[in-house]
Amino acid sequence: MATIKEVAERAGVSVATVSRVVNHSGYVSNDLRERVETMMQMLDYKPSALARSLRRQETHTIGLLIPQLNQPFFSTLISAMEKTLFARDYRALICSSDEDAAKESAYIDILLRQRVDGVILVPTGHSTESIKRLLRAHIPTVMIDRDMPDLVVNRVLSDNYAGAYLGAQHLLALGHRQIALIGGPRHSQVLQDRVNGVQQAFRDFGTKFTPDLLILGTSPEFEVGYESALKLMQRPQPPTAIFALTDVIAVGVLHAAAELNLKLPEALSVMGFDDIPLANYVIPALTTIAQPIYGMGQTAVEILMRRLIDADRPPETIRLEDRLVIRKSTAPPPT
Amino acid sequence: MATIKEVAERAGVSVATVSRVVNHSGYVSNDLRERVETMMQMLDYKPSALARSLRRQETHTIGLLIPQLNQPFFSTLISAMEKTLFARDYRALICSSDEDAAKESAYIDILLRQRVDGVILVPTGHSTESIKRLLRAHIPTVMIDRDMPDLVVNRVLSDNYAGAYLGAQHLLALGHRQIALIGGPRHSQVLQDRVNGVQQAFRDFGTKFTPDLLILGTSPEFEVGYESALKLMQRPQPPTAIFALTDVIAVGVLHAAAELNLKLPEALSVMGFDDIPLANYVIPALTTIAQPIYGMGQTAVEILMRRLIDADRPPETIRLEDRLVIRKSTAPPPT
DNA sequence: ATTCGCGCGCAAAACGATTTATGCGTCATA
DNA sequence: TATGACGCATAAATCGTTTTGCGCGCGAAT
Repeated sequence: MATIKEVAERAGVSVATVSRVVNHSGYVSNDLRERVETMMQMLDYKPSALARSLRRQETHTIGLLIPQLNQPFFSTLISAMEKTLFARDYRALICSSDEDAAKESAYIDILLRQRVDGVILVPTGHSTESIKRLLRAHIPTVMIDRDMPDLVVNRVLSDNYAGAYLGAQHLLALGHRQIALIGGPRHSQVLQDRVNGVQQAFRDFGTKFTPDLLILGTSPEFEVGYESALKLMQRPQPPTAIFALTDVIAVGVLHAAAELNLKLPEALSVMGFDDIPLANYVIPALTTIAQPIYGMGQTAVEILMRRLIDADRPPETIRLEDRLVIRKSTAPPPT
Repeated sequence: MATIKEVAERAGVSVATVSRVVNHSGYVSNDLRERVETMMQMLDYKPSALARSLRRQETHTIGLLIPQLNQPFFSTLISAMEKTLFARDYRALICSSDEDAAKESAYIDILLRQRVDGVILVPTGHSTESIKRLLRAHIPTVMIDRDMPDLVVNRVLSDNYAGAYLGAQHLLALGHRQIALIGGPRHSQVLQDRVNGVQQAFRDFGTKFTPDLLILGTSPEFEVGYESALKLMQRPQPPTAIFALTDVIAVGVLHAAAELNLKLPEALSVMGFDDIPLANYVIPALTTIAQPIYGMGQTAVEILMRRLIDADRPPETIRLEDRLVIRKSTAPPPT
């Protein structure tokens, strides 16, 4: 690949002049500019981002550190961030921690070495240690979706507590009292907030939430939903509604219900959480708590960009609102 | 961030020695090694990948250029490639072309400037021009999923023709003759291969495939499936089976069928293509043609790695087999 | 006729690593 | 006592840019 030096030599100018042309900076006569530009074309010259980054001390690259890449919630988030970054002329280095603290830590080291300009991450939540390394190195960082309360850092969160409250309220208002909760292997704090929101709604309705209605699984989310729902519905006193704490879990629940020949939503109400694109297309269409996934990704990038421009900007926390989206999977309980 | 020079000065050695310690290359006495290592710890020294890449003329970074990031097929593919790359100590720069030739071209330029060691891409298929730029620059490249026949390049494909043949054969063997095909906005060549496979199966069964049973949509896949199925089933002679050319489309079809109160699979058989994780959890569980998605990602990386080691390696094309996975969404036609 | 300012271009010093060539003791061998 | 050989460490060149400081020539002002 041609270098700036070759271009300069063959155009009969100095490398500095070529650099000026490339960056549209400083003065350069039309005559020389043209000579340089045609020579760049001829040689297929592409400036080395490496050399430029080394010199400028900035890479225009952001690290995206995400627990899983093939989950609808995360892939939508990634898609949103990529689009926003591209529009701002930044690139994305993609890193999957696989919910594993060691891999997360390894990737943080890599990002440090790569001298990324910033990091957006959904922490595994297993440890703050590696994230602290990031902060000590003064890398602008935005945490998204999951919180780690004792860190001083930018955050973009959705209001899981309020969202779950909304969901539970909807079910309670429909008349349900036997409402089971199914949570997946995802980060415990998010889960906890949602459980808390549900419990508060129960309290506000003057009803008691019994712990035997809360099921937490460890297998992948589809399976958790499927297996838990199967067990739940075989109890002597099966619930009249299931609040799945993610949409993917809800899909598993729907599948179990179909297998048991339950007519939805009459025999069982199912509520999800997230509002992934699929939610509108399962059968029946899923009533769910919509997180503004795309907006979360966009906002995270924007906060990071602001921080990149103004290094002294104090960390901010943005908590986006969740909405109740009523579709076809919820109804009053059977009488 | 500390530099190698600072480490060298404070450890009282030359930068070359520090470099030796970092890379475990050449001779360095235990005494000095320890002095250097403790100093690296103290200063939180992380070697700059930028400087190293500039000097070594390799970045250990691969560009992943994909049409969409939030489609199950692609996100599974990305996940597979990330895992394989991480295991080999390579990083992934993620690029979404959004099925747009201009963005694809822009990203290829970026990857060239970033001096990535290689590129794995699913071409939009709108133009070969930008990909040719990649090849002219001698960047090791692997094309995946979609073919562009006139390029001399590594490929990892699945046998869409044979897969579609298998699917049609299954439906025909069940007794279906009115089999509709629904194709989405995805790349035309893949689509065409699948259509051809189906037509061949029809011929081999001595049946005629009529073009009015082929529907091609442009909206997102869920919608294409939903809307096309709705129209299809309102015809005077509705099909007894629908072969959706991707699983996501099939989900849309299932949704439409449910809305029309069709009992599946008795009233209508539905077949998908891809075997995304979701396929097993829709209702009824989707009979589909399984592409080895994970294997395709893995294979693409492996081919690239071989090419990285041996620059003269001739391009190879690997065509992985598709399998028929029979679940619950297909049955003999109503009599 | 100086001097100043300005438009334009160049040389050279960074940036932070790797790697080659070289130097300097020390020990064994002729 | 030379003479290598060897072990260890260093200085300096290099990768491909950006950017600072400097210089040159020319027209205008004093």
